[in-house]
Amino acid sequence: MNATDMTRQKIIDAAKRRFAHYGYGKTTMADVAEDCDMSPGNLYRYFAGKLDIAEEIARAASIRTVEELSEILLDTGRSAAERLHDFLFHDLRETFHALEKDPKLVEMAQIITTERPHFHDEGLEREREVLSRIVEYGVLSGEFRVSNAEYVAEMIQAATLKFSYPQLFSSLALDRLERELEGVYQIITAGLRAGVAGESAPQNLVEA
Amino acid sequence: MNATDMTRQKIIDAAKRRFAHYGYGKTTMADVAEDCDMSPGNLYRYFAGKLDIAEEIARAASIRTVEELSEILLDTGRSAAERLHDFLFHDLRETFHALEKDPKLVEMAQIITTERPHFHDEGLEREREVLSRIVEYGVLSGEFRVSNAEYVAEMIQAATLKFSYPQLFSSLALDRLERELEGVYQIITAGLRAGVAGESAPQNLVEA
DNA sequence: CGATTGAATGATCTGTTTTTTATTCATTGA
DNA sequence: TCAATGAATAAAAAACAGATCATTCAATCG
Repeated sequence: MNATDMTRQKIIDAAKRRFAHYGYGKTTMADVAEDCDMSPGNLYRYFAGKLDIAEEIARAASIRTVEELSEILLDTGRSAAERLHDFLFHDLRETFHALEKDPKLVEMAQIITTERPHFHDEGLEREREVLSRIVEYGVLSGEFRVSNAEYVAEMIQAATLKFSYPQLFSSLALDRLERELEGVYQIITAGLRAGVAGESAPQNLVEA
Repeated sequence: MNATDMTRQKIIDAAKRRFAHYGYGKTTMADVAEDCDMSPGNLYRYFAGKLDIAEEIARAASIRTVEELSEILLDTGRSAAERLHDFLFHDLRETFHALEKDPKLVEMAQIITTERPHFHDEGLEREREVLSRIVEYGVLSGEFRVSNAEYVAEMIQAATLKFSYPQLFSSLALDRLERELEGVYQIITAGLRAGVAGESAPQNLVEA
């Protein structure tokens, strides 16, 4: 890690402490610069802007989450269905606990999601890679009958979207969310075991 | 319908035209009163307030949607799986087209959802009743192996939430949404055919 | 001479004032 | 005497002025 990288990391660390404590809006570039013993103008040699610093922090958190999710793939003692369960519940519990532990960082992540749409897509894609490998493992082990793991992973993400968005469940208790996720998980798992076709055009069954 | 009901309907009709054209915020109670040939104060003999008029309009639209969805139950020529497909796609297409045809009424409905949380829960419950009967029909016909139709209907709603919230898909094209919904529908249907347990406590599989 | 500063600039935010509007109610009319 | 009015009142929204802050860059420093 060269001097530039070290300075960038120093800025990220300072900004993260400020964002976590005061929130994104209440933190100024002057605050962050002061914490780093540099002038506000100098921050712009290392980052394009304030949003870019926040995006970097959010992306690191997203990557760490996916690294944790990836560990599910290493547990040889668990079936594909159990791994899928571990994945979905870990995702839910992590998001829920983040809301309790670092509400201001969650708020910052939501600002980035709104201002930088591609950031969110990237995060979904990272998680989908892990999900896809869980589904592939299920196909290999004979548990799931699926012809396109990547596509099915995308469908699972669409079906469990409710449990990934803090703003969609902030008014619900964790045990209620877990009950709902368990029910959705049961249907998904039963469907994967029974066999799901690959991607196909939507059937215009309505027009008769 | 007595005189009071007729006056209420007149107010609703006038307000709806205004809300559809100018939006909820840009419409004043004075505007609506004028359209009804009455004074602003008189509106309060028929409705508690402006939000209540808007809630009534949104509720009527929700009821009409559910009435349309209920017609799916009458088509004796279609299987339970086909009816479920009809239900989910009708819901998506209606929501999507409402965004195009009456964006300001959709915006009004979103204001009501925010200001009157119970309104949204009522709407979900109405749709769930239809969904539940479709699932029951599937159980009766032998297509679905489900022990608690009401519970499964709730899970299907959770799994398809993405396709009911305009703000969650307004940036996506209808054909892309239909492709995703088709995929989620295939997994759900396969799961229901294969058999889904009833409501149970979430398994703490993670803690090992 | 390249790295850094910190004031200048343009954009955004905040607090105050003004205007508008939802709601109420004393008065009037049918 | 009850239904309705429309001005009054309270609340909310909009406009405005000043303050704040993200970002830029001419000048300075190491």
